Amino acid sequence: MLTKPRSSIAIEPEAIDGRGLILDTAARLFREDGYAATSLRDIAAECGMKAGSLYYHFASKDEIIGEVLRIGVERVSDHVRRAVLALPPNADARTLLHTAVRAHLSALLELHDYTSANVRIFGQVPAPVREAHIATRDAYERFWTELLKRCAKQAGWNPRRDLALTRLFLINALNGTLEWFSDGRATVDQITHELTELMLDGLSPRQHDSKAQKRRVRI
Amino acid sequence: MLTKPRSSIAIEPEAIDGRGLILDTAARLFREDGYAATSLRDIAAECGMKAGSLYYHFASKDEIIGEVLRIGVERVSDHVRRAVLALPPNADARTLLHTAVRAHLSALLELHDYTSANVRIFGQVPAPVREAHIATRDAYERFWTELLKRCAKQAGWNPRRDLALTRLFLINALNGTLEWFSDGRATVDQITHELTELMLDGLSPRQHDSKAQKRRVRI
DNA sequence: GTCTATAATATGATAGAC
DNA sequence: GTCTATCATATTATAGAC
Repeated sequence: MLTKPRSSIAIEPEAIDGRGLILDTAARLFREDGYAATSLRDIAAECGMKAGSLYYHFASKDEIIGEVLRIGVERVSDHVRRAVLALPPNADARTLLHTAVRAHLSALLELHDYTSANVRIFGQVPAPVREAHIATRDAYERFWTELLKRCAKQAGWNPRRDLALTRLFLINALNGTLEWFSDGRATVDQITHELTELMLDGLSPRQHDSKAQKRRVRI
Repeated sequence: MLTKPRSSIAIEPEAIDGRGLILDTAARLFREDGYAATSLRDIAAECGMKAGSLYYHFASKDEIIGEVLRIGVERVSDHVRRAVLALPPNADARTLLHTAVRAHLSALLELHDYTSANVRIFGQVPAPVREAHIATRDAYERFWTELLKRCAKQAGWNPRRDLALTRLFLINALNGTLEWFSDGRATVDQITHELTELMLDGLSPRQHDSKAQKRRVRI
């Protein structure tokens, strides 16, 4: 048996046993190559196994992919919730949003193959698998709904904005980074800063914003 | 030979001949089922043909998918450019952005199976096909880069914003609508309005914006 | 827990008749 | 331009030895 294959973007902490190794490997390959292009033989080979051996641990390919999808949401959800909970209870909306955006991007782009696999292959998996997974995704999206509500209340956000559509735009912008992040266009911190500022302040010039004016002169 | 199968979301204008019928059908099936789940037998059957007959018109599945991708960008690009060109030369930034967003969403969600197929399957096709198509996508993205520059100049947009990242966030938010639009959450006009306003004004309360204050009281 | 061997099926592609 | 028939290959999944 080979040692655990290193993730190309981060080290997954567990995966000592067969089942964990298979899942780690599947997540990495699904992220890299997509769902259909990753066969059970590919996964087994990377684990130093033969394809038939996978069926001792899982009943089907769909069971493997279902687990990868579930863990992907679990990882990013835990990471973002923990980051937000670590803030002081009276944190302002800008800090809350910045922290959540930073944590989501970090899980997606730096930490977890499971999360990037989820985003990458969600639209490719067989409909029954996708439908069974939707409830898990919904739970994480509800966290964002509550976060945006908290921010809107704390900072008195423009009540004309539709927070449900805003959440969809934001999550699509966040997950979309997976498609172009590797081009080296920006760091996670730069993306976090730019997206947070854009969401909060928009593109229009800020009226009577003397602070922004002063900052600009200094650069 | 069957008559042209109706698109489920719109009528594609051409497709009288065999080649056009095959492409129309392929675009629709790719959009509905994804790349790997759509076999040449499926496409042929929907055209009232047998799989072998496709090879009179195309050399391979990759050639079909390459054409579908190309036409998808061509359609949305033509539609958006035409809409923007129809505006008066001195149109303000809000009108420019609103018009381009509206046209892109309309092509993606209402008009063209080719465009929605492109967005849906781009991440699924074999790497050589994807790489050969990138230049076509880049050309359309350059249009958006120029549009945002024009807007920034016209309206004096906040110079602290990074327009390259802004374009990526915006296009990801636009294309991401494909995943949830059918849930009936909002109309194309509502999505257009909300995304445009969010991009321009952001979530924060507008300082000294008496107009917004007055509107709010009225609701 | 992993192996070998294989069943059952589906796919992209080709050859040649009509 | 479309058909039938078929090749070569790949896939998920199972059965039984070790």
